[in-house]
Amino acid sequence: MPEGHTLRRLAGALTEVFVGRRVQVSSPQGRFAADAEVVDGSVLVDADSAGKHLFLEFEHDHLVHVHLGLIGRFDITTGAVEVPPPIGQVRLRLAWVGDDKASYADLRGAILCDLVGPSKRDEVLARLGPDPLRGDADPGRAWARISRSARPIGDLLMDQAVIAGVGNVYRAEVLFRHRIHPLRAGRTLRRGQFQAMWDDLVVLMGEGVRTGRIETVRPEHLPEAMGRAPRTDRGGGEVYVYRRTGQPCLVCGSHVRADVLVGRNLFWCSQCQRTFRSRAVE
DNA sequence: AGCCTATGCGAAC
DNA sequence: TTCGCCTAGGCTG
Repeated sequence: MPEGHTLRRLAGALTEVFVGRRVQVSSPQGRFAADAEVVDGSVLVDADSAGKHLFLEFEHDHLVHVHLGLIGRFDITTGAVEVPPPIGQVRLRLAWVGDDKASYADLRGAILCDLVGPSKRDEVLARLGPDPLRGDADPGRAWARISRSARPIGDLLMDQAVIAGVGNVYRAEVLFRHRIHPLRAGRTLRRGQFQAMWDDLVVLMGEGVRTGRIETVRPEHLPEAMGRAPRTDRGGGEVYVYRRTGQPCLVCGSHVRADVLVGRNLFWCSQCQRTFRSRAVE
């Protein structure tokens, strides 16, 4: 679940439910108990995301810095009759009880849940690259890094200091959609290729925020258009290459390939994504 | 019921 | 470089 769109969506939902309200903050699991006590009963001023980071800002400059990591979840329930006993290891619980309904949000399995001050948020924001989900993002900062780097573009896209919020699914899919080989050095890309990928990420991730799913397949390649069975696994949307190792490419039919790059699974179509030397060719 | 894997990254070794 | 997080979905049996 957690790429940038998940955190952005979460920030929006938490804003809707809790911002402007005096919130009960607890840590049923206990690991955040001392810090939860500091902000318990204070007003949530803002909930916002940057890349894959989430900041809950309470009054008096108390911020809760959350990062879901790989297995973290932050589940929000609204319109409950009452706030139920926690299930599993709930590191952080936000709760608000109105006259006739209760809302609560449970954080589990997060890699990070810290009580911090504004300077910590500044520090995190400073080390993140531009986030395609933020209207004020400057893609030129990402291009400055990519255009000078010998590292593979597949590695650079996952580097949060280059572009914030892109994870393994969006990486694989945006490279496929632009027919760029993941191992191609960043500095061999043309500016237009980068800009097209960036613009695409803005759209794809924006859709991810709205739908809560990663859908990257163009209409002409959807199951209905091609007469294949829709995917029911993965719990996600239709994708071209992510976790489709060995299956036929939706465009050319050759087998989707997989390898490990910088410790992460990498998926691509070696037929569609062959553009290793376009700079030499142009 | 049990096993495996994962859209990530900070900390420990 | 490896481990922890300790979740949840999918698959195996």
